[in-house]
Amino acid sequence: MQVNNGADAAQKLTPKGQATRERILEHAAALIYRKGVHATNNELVRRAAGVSGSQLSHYFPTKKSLVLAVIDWHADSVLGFHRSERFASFDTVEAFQDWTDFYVLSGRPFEDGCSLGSLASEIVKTDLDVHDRLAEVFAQWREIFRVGLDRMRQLGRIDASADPARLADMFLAAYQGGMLLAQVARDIGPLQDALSAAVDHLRTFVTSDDQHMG
Amino acid sequence: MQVNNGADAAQKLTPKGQATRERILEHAAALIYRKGVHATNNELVRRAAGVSGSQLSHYFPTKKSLVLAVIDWHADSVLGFHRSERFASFDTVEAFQDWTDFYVLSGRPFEDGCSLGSLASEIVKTDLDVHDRLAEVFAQWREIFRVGLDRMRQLGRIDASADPARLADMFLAAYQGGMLLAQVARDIGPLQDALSAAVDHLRTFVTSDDQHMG
DNA sequence: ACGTTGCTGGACGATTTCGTCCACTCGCTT
DNA sequence: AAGCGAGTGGACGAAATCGTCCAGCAACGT
Repeated sequence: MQVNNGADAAQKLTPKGQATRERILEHAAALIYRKGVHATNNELVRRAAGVSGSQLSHYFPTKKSLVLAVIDWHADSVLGFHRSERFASFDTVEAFQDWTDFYVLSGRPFEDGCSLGSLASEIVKTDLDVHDRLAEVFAQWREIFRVGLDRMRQLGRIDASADPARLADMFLAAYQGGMLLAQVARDIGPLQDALSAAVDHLRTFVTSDDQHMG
Repeated sequence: MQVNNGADAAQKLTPKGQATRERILEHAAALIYRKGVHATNNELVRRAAGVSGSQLSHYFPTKKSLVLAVIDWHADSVLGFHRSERFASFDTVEAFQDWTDFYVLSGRPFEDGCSLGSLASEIVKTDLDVHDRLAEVFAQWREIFRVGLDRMRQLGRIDASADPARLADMFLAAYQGGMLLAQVARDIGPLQDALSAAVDHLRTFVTSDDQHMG
């Protein structure tokens, strides 16, 4: 289910080498998330991870391979987070409410945007090889929402007229767009508005049997 | 109302120089929209606009000044489009419906994303001077929606419980997020879903007096 | 007609950044 | 203990890109 990239290359590494590779990856992911892709040069990664220049070439022959690995790293993180028991498979309105609350209430994650969305926006126009990978990750993300919403509908928690696929895209778009606006405005307000409006819209489909306010 | 940048520098230019400056600007805007900021080097701009290297430095001393001017160029375009009579100040549901239809029905504008959103995502993390300019543009954009929605509420076209500011953020976020998802998926579906869901949500506030389906 | 101001052109230097190369060290196996 | 492979280190070369410099050209006013 995970994207599983770079495992082939990591198989023939000793524990020490694998640890070094992982260390590079973590620091690179943090730097790219913080400063963007093309503002993160190999010297920054080198200093942050405490490795020398040749090791980057050793574990990640080109910068593209590093970026690709970072995408998978963030993808696993984001998808894992959304698949955690915390949100109960997104099959209740409360789960979506908890999800939005998480981003709104947790201090400052909006300053750097979405780890995947920001990255996607930055490189979508340049590297076409990365395109398919990103598309797959977003498709999986959307599928998490869609499956949950579809289950809600099958269980009669929301009206049959609700379109799970459409609502899933709405949530994902509200989140991505809200993150962008919040990032630009340096204010979480737009994200909060977008997400709460999305949840409000979901509530309009809640069947009267199942209605209890959050 | 317009952002009005670079006008100071343009004032002491002859018509010929001003034409050259405008030509550079147009081609740079198109290139940046198509290929992104940091994939658009001055040689590409030079060849596209048919000017020599020194003219870029003449009219735009640094790349940042060029990007700044391009932002204003796109900002004027986007804000002007939304302020056109076409959408009647966004004070009817049909106006919002027409707005979404425009993006969904017009062939392929989603492939390169939103001219402002993509640009914002790419440089928000790098150049801090650009930050404020972008924030102002998005605030104006949001304000167009908010004023229209507020007017709708005052006219009783939508319920008093509707929050214009929140709905405005929702529309903008749905558009930006939908554009990003459509761009990554190379499919307009996500944008269509997000925008139609946003309009659907707006419809839930329509008062019974004013209800006529689109 | 002539000079000043603005416009144009190509070439150059400086900087950044990526990726490679060779030499050295560490740990494990024989 | 010796050898081999993996891991490590720093330095180097190559490429791209930005911005500057100086010289020639055009246009306008006096």
